[in-house]
Amino acid sequence: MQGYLKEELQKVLKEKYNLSGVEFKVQRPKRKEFGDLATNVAFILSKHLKRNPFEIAQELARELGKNPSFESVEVAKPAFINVRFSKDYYYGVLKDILTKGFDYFRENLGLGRRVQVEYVSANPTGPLHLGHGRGAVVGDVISNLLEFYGWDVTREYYINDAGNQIRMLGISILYRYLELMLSLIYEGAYSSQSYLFAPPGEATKKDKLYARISELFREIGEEFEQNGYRGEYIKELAQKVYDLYREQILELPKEEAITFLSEFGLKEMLEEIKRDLEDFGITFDVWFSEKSLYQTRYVEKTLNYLREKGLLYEKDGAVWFKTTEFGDDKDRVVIKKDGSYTYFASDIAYHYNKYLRGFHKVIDVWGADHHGYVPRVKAAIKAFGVPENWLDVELVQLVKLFRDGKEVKMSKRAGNFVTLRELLDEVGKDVIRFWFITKRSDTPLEFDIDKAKEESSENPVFYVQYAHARISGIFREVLNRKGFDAEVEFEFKPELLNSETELELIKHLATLRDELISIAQSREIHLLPNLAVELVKRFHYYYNHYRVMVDDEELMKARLALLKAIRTALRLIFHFIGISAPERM
RNA sequence: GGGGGCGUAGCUCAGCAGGAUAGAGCGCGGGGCUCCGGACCCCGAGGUCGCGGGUUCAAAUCCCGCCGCCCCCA
Repeated sequence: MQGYLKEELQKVLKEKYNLSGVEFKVQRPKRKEFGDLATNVAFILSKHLKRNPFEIAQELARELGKNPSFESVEVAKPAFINVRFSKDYYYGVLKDILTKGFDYFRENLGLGRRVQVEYVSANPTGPLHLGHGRGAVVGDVISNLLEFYGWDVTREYYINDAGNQIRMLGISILYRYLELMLSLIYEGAYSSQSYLFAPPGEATKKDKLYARISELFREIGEEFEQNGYRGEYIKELAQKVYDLYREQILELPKEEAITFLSEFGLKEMLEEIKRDLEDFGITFDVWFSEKSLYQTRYVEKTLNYLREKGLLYEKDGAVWFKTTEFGDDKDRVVIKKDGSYTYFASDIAYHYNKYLRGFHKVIDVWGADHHGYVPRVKAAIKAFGVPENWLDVELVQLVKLFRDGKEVKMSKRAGNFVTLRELLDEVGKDVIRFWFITKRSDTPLEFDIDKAKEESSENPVFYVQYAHARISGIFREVLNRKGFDAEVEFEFKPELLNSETELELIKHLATLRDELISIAQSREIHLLPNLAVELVKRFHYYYNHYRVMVDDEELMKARLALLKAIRTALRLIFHFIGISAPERM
């Protein structure tokens, strides 16, 4: 309805003042005496026209008042124009929702254009933690919205499988594997005849194993101590390696063993990450490997392209990219002194690749600790001649976890972080998804596990889901008692809903359409939970004050229609947030 | 040192492309179906919008400075 009013106003501005493209605001007033929608357009015009805003408001109101969709158009105090829509307009809204369902709320903002949303992209060297989980929800919810509003969305996960950290994963697994082997030997494994017997003058098989373990410990021990991954999951991986390959790993040369275990660990971790995300309601269209950028020589090609444009130079034995020419505060290294590429190099190549894949827009959801990285990547994009706003970066701040009123400190290196999986098992998908987007994503989130769990009945997630279950329950009851099936399409007389409360509810649904569109445009997804709570509050109020199952069958049908419309809106919001819409609780 | 963010009710947070009497949930105090799901509803208390300036018809909202906390870079 905001869109409708804006269009009507623009028409009037064009006809009466020959103005177009004037930016003004149409919003729902805080107090309902001020009508359904209010606009500040007269204030804005007073600057353009250099006239008293109040007079302008009166002129505009007179024009708008001619339109039958408006019941009244009034001018208030300084120069607000307050508009009230007619009942028929609202009854039309209700009918629309019943016949069109989700489509009533739809608007083709994307025009079928392709957009890529890249999110999570966590290093596959460990399980997902809460910060990843938050990024996952943010990316997923944004994708849901864009998809609904007419964009062709590709959800993508960028796998950092090329750097040194993958080798470190292999070393870490090897280290734990060696520990495991050692303890097995101490516990008496490898004590059978074949291991203890040896021809005179030769070491036993067991001794050889022991010697090899010691040797490898010496070779990788220091590296592990310095940079190894310490989490329990590494030990689990080592156990898995042992279960599959027994002592065979020891027979490989050191580097081969590390490579083998790196790849093994990578594959296992990716599978685990994929599982966790699926249980979190998240799937990706593309899992994009960083390594593949090297294998297809994409990094090389990208750098050549930049070199031809004269944007690379050598200094101190390294190769630099003149990002300062595109707004960065200093140039950046793309090839280090030792000849290896920097992460930045592959990131440029990756974004160049995204561009060549033909996305109209790209949204990267990153951890906020990468925010210093944004100007660099944006600079690279400009160097490719891509418009700057082609790439949007959504920064997602940390999640602080509280248990028993105390913060649970997390460190990935020390391995004492809480994984997404643990939280998922403890409080469930819906609760996490809902809470993770209740706060603007660029500010840190405090997640109180006790509140999320113990007070589940006082939890807003359950509050909104309860409303959905309640409506469904009523429908079941109506079918039982009255033999009327509200789940199928039915005729009703909207004009029977003429109480203040009922009209307000329909208005609210019409407003909701505007607000959802605005959220999709601004990507302010943290407002979605609010919207759900607000709608549900009105529903519960209505339910407590009006009976649905009344003897007057026509009235009952009209009220059922209203509940059904509310349920449709709820389902849509739940769909965006990615939580379930339970039929019963 | 440079950059970014945050500071609104006891707690967690909305509101901030300026707009009318600053909102929600939780918590707290009081109340509400013999009847469609009480995981609900109603009423109430609770705020110098961190502090100080500026911009203007109008500032929680924009600008400047300061204080406090967090993050990134060097």
